[in-house]
Amino acid sequence: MGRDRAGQLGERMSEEEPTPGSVRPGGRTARTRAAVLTATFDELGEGGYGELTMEKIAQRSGVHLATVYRRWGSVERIICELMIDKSADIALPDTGSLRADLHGLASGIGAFYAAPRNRRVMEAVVAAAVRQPYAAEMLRDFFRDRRRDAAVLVRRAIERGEVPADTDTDAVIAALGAPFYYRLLISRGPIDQDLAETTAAAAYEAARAGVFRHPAADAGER
Amino acid sequence: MGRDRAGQLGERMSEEEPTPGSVRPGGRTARTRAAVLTATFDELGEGGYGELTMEKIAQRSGVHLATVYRRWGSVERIICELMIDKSADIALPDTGSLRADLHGLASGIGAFYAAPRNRRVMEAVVAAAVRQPYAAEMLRDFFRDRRRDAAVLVRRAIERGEVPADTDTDAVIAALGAPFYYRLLISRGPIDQDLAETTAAAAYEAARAGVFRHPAADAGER
DNA sequence: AATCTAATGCGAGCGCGTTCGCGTTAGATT
DNA sequence: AATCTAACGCGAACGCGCTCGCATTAGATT
Repeated sequence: MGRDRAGQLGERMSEEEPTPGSVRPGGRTARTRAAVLTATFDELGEGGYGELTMEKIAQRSGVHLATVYRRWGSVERIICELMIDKSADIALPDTGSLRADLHGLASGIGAFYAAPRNRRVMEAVVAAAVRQPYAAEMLRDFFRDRRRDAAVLVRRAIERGEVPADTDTDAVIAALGAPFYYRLLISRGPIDQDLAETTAAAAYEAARAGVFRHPAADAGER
Repeated sequence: MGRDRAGQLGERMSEEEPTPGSVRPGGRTARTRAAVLTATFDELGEGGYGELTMEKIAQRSGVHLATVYRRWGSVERIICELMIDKSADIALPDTGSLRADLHGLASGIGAFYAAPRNRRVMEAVVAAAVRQPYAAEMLRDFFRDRRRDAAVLVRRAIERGEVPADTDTDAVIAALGAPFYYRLLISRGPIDQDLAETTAAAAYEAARAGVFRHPAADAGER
């Protein structure tokens, strides 16, 4: 439970000693990184976050335990890095209609989380975010960026006149994503095509009805 | 990480030794229970789940560390018990219209999670569920029961003809709850009245549009 | 090819969370 | 009121996660 490391180590605060692996990112460093991430992904697929240990990761990857600790410091950091690696798989559709776009995006999310390993990774990241502030910040920023990317679907729909001009694009995307994480973390049921279709349709109908219009607030959206 | 305790302790498997506190639930036992739960709630309010320790709970409550371990075994178990205690505060409205009912319920949920302590408790339970199977089961069953209770709102709306007769009542309630947990766990922003209103309106419009109708499936809803 | 040093391998050691055995207390029963 | 025992208080000890200092390796530089 990393409490005030800087206070104990002394030189960290003055010289800002770089993390091992950041000066020479290529060659052996890249290999160990790949080995550790792969091992973590496989380990998560078998046992889940509760069973995951730094020692198991070290053993499966063939990388020494001390090295894993030096480069990442905790399982949570490894998992965060793993999520960023894996999450590039969900594509943004561009069909010409908001209904189809939302369906496509929801299908993509649904297909992603249909894989138990991806599910476990996201579960682990959320759990890590609850325990460690830096993981929470990472998770929040990551999803903020992804929603920002996906907001283009709604912006195009606004231009087409499908939804009101003052629709909160971020709110629509958040409404599209929310049910997946509810299923993933709360009701803990299967994530299937049914959920994707229902979710997409619900977000679409609500957006068309003008539910997500800005509440006449300030321009704090940037 | 409770791995096969029964195998190590021997007598646990044959005689099924009861948990301390279950034979004489009154008197001193009830006091220590209250002290531990209150201490955990206060500790969560200050530091969050990451800072929470059995020893801190023991110290703040005045109950000995060994006693806390004997009765609960882990912080996760304490937190689960705490959630069940605290969650009885959200009431189910009955106004005569689905729109107002959903607004009322959403406001209740929103007000509940506007309190940082309640937020922390739910965060902790979700994180615990990721790590320990029994917590996951507890969380899932708890929300299943709560959704079942809340489903009466939708059932009344069906009787009034506000939504299609084959509307999946559980899906409507899940859609109403999901955005709160997305905000709570993923985007990690404030849970305010805006969110409650938007969420209620979105669920209402989608339900009215027939988004949540059963997909002509079996009667597996029980 | 020789040199330099970042990154890793290695094992010892510390600290903290957790458990266990025994004595004590308090609430229930007669 | 006397007795019984569930539940609690107490401290020692175990085990595991984590860190640290030094030796070794490999990739980059000249």
